[in-house]
Amino acid sequence: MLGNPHERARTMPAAAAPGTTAGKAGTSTAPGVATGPDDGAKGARRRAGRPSAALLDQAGITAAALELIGKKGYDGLTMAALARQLDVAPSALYNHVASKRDVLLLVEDHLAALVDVSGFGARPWEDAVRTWAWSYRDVFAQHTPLIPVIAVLPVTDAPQTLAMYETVSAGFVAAGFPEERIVSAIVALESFIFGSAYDVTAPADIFDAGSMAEATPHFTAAVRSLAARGDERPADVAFGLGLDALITGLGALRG
Amino acid sequence: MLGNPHERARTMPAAAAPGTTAGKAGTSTAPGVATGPDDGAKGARRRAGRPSAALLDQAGITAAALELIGKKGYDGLTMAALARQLDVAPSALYNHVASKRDVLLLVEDHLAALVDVSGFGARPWEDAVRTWAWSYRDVFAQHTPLIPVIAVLPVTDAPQTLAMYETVSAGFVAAGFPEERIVSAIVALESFIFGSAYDVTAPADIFDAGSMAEATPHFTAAVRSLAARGDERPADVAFGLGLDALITGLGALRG
DNA sequence: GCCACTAAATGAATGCCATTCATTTATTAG
DNA sequence: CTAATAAATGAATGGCATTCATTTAGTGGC
Repeated sequence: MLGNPHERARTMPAAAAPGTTAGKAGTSTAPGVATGPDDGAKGARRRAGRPSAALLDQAGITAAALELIGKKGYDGLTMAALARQLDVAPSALYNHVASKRDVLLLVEDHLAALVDVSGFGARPWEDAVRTWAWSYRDVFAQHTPLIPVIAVLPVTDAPQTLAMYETVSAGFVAAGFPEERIVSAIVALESFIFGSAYDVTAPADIFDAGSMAEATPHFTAAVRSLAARGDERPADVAFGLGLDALITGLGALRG
Repeated sequence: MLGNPHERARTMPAAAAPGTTAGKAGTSTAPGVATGPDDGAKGARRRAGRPSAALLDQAGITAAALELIGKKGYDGLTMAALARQLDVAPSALYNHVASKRDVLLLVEDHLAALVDVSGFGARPWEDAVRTWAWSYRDVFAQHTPLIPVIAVLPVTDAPQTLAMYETVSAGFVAAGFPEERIVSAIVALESFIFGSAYDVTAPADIFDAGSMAEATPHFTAAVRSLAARGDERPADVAFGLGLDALITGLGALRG
């Protein structure tokens, strides 16, 4: 699927089903999701009032959002569409989430659990970082609209994300990083990862200067000579280049 | 995708700098004195039909958008608000711009001209890159909502942005970079810059694990020990760290 | 076993948004 | 002189997130 040499990043350690953390115990069967094909069911008017068994919970909402995103992209993720997917009135969603942003948050935290941190504590630091970074980028390249959300997201609100940070931090400690540099190093890597995720989604001809080409000879030549060696995806080349530089440079901070 | 009935909007006589012509309401004197009977900011009804002197152009729209963004942020940048700022009906904007995205594009390209590329051709490569990167980050940290737009923006549509790339490319050539690595190196730097721009906007307590702190000892300790040395802004520390690593690592690619 | 309270659903607004269209008026090209 | 075009208005249009009143079902306290 991917041209880069880190496809193992794709094999997830634990495809944690959404909802393992949903605060509601009680009901043994999670509503909405695991009950097989629940789609369709059109026109089946449900009368107003509380149903005997809850139709919604955060896990189901997360799963439905992911399915919708996969099918229609983030433009298709509207509260109305989400409600429709769950065969529910739009206003019902607001009994379980405060806003659409909350939905995005649930999705984000679910995705964080898919990032491969298995290298930390098992393989050399450089190796673990490389695996983590590629997998992190690959996951969020499919979900760039979440990046503005993550970037300002208090980790308190995202337990899986926080768990990822803990594992990565532990790996940095074990590798000999001084404590007060760890967060900065992770943030630097993460910034690069988020920016690179956008890069993946860019159209191939983004750097085609078109009619202005004569006015920009150096740039145009550079673009052409990159395109000339069309083996690897440009976004992957740039990511690999930058990641190597960061790993080498940041690795030098170890005590 | 843009060759369409709105093509005229893109081939407008692109006046020099924004603000030189149709600025915001009240300061604009270009259309002559015929401000008419009710000149007041509110309810100043202009009768339908083409006015003798054009009220709008892309430069004026750009300037008004920037002022609005400065005053109300990107949430306040709506086509209606923009029209109001320019004392014009919302639909009038669409004679000069095909969509709101076009407005963001105009703003982006205006900002690209503010990025400091003066080091290239004047100072050592490392030095020039550092100046460029810090200034690039600082400009877009104030305008993070543009980042998703830039990231997929064909450079053809953004002459100032293209000009920036040309200067930077020339600097890389002069520094001895092999041609086919230049775009990748720039993209890597840019990805880091965009990601870091988001980081600037993050709330200070973003990494406060709150009640989950005991469950994440390594991460919590790292966050605390960073906060302990509270001299420099965390976002700046991380950016400086990553930038140094990238400059060193990428610089090694020179022939 | 009753009753108040709360939880979870519906369905009908609300207000904001970008965008479109018919129309009017002015300028410009042939 | 006239047809085409450019640039404005003002009135839709449809979609959007969100809120609110209402209905119904479970729950905890007595």
